[in-house]
Amino acid sequence: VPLTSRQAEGVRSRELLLKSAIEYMARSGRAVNFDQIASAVGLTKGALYHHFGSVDGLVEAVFKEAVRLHAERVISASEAGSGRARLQGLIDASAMLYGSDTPFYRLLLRLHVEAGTTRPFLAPVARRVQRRQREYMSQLVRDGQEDGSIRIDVDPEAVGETVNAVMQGLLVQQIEEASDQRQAAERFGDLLEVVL
Amino acid sequence: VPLTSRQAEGVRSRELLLKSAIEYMARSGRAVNFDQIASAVGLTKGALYHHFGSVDGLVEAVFKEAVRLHAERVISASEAGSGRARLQGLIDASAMLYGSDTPFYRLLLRLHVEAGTTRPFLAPVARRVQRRQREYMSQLVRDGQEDGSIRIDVDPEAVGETVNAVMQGLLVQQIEEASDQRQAAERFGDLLEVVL
Amino acid sequence: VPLTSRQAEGVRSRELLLKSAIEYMARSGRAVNFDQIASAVGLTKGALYHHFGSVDGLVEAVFKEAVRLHAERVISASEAGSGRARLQGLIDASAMLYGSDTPFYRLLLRLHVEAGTTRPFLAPVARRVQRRQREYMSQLVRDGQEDGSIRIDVDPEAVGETVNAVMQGLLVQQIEEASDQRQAAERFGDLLEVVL
Amino acid sequence: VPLTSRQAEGVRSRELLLKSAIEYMARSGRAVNFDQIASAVGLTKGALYHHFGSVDGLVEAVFKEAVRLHAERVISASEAGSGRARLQGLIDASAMLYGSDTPFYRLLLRLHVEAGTTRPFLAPVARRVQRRQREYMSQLVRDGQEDGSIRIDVDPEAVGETVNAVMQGLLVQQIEEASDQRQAAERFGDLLEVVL
DNA sequence: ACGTGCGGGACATCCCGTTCGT
DNA sequence: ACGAACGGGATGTCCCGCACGT
Repeated sequence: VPLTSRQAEGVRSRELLLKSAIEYMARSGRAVNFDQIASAVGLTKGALYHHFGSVDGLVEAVFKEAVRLHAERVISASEAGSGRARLQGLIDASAMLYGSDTPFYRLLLRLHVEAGTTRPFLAPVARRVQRRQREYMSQLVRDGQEDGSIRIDVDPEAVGETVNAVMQGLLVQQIEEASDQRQAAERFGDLLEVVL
Repeated sequence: VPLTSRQAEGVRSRELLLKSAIEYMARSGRAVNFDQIASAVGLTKGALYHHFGSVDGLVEAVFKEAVRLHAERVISASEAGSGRARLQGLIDASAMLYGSDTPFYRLLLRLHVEAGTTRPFLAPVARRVQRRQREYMSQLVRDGQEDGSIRIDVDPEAVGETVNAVMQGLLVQQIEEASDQRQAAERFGDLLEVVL
Repeated sequence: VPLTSRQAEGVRSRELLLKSAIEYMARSGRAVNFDQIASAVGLTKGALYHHFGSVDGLVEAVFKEAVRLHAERVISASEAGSGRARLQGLIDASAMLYGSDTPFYRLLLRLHVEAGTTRPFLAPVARRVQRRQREYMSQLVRDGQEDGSIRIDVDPEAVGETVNAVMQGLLVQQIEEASDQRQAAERFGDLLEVVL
Repeated sequence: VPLTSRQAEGVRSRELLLKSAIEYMARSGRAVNFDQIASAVGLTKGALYHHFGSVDGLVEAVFKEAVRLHAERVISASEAGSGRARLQGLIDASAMLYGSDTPFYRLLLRLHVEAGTTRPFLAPVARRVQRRQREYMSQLVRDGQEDGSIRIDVDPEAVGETVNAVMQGLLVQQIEEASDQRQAAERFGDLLEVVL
């Protein structure tokens, strides 16, 4: 369906606002400030309310977009090779991402945590995401078992859950230096070798 | 050091306020409300301001106290037996604690996360705590290696870090049912058996 | 520039608020009270915050407006006649104004003093104002020298500075009765006659 | 009358507190902060309330002490020589003092102004001080007329008032550089030469 | 003579959401 | 689709003064 120029403007504005909101929240650590988020892209609060309805609406959109961005990155890092290689690739990629784009990942972690405390309306989204992540990892293990790169007798669910938990746990420890984080990820990779 | 009766009152009040603050923050998920925290123990915000100076001062005191409480519980759960038994005991106890006293542990997690975002003044405390936790777990592994309950060829640091990360990661995932959380911990325990 | 009806309202509100703030500060001697200032003209502190941003913003606007009002009055009192007559007119007018609209002039003085103590952000404005006043008076002397009403051998800067200083000094002594102030101004006028 | 050691301590404490209060008020420009003033000399609020009863009591004591200090300095600067020399000495000394110990003099000015606005209870003191200053200057003129150093036909009251006003006016103007302030005082001195 | 705990009023500030324009 | 004015609740902070001890 073709859009009128008016509508196209609207879509563009929405994108700008969403991006601005992610940057603001990642940088400031603060809650949300409609005025600042909007003025950063030359718009005003009115536009934010028009597109997202409320603070909660904006935060939810931010959450979904952030999750989407992260999934995109991680999946592309675990596309090639055997199941085992893909699992290792995912772990390495995660450690790198956490270190490189830290404010973004702090935001992602924050939103997950807030889903269980301050912003209950995010809970369903958060739960779905966590489940999907665990399942994705378990699937990698199963793929590895099928192509013979991973031992048959390990429990895919157990490994999937553990890998996911470790990834999240490393994020929590984001206070440390990026190099320490990477080292921890490597140690965990070595440990996993023994099991797989 | 002997205290005047006046000073003793003060110490008592401080304890009450701190406890009240922990309960409030754990329950509400909100930041802090001086009026409510104080009136819950029959005092006023004047007293809070007197003892903690500011919101930041109170939050830091809360953080330290929460960390202390958690450490107390966890250590008492890993006192008896071989190094291996103590490590397993710690994992079991953590899973139980996370499931049983959830609001408290959500608070603890929240403060760790906020140390990297909203409340930078908590960062030094958080770093110290994380390091101590990892070292404690590594020490358990080393103890196990000495008493023969854990294989010599595993890396104590790697295991310590992983166990710590998994524990925190489970918390982030906010797996809804406590039973599921316990199951995840068990699966991880089984996995660890292979390594140790 | 054409204004929307909405914007016109805003300009009107800003003026009302500024006027209300001047009256409040002049009368009360107190700092500022957003609630009272706003409600006096049927608005709320939200509007004040919208138009002036903060207390400092409001105070600065008040200062500038007060200075403008005073300049307007004084200049109109020294428009006609020879340079000498205009200088005398200015002195007489000042003494009268200080006595008649006392609360307003106490406010003006207060703001000048606070510019050097409590409110450093007013300092640049205050300095500019003082310089302009001194220059204006010096110019009157020079005008008088050109039209022959004032002796050539007096230093315009010296006279300008002195007249300005005396005017301010009289204001500081605002504790005295208005009649005493007027008498002091007259005495100074007589003294000046000798010099000019 | 001999003092017990207990009483002597009290006197000493009072002096320390008063000095601390002057320094605090001069430096901070803020109103008064009992806690900080007291702790700066190793005492607490209790001592301040004991010695001065209230904020107003302390401020009044500060005002009187500041006035006393200033008078001491100024009088010692106008002790020697003819009446005319003493008057000139006083003007020079004032200009120097205003430039050298500015925070102190800003405080003195502030208190004079507040006597007419925020702190009416200072008004009687302020009025007495102003009168005494004018009379002191007029007396210098009369002394000069008696010893022949000043012309008979000038009005002592007019000159006294003017000199006093100019001194205070210079302070209000907060001319930034001390050198400029001194220059202004010199110009005024030259102007006065013509009259005297 | 002085320390100390604490109550409590006052107030700026923040910021969300609505309304009315255009 | 968006801009601008504005209302209004919530809350941290400041800081004075009292009451009680020693």
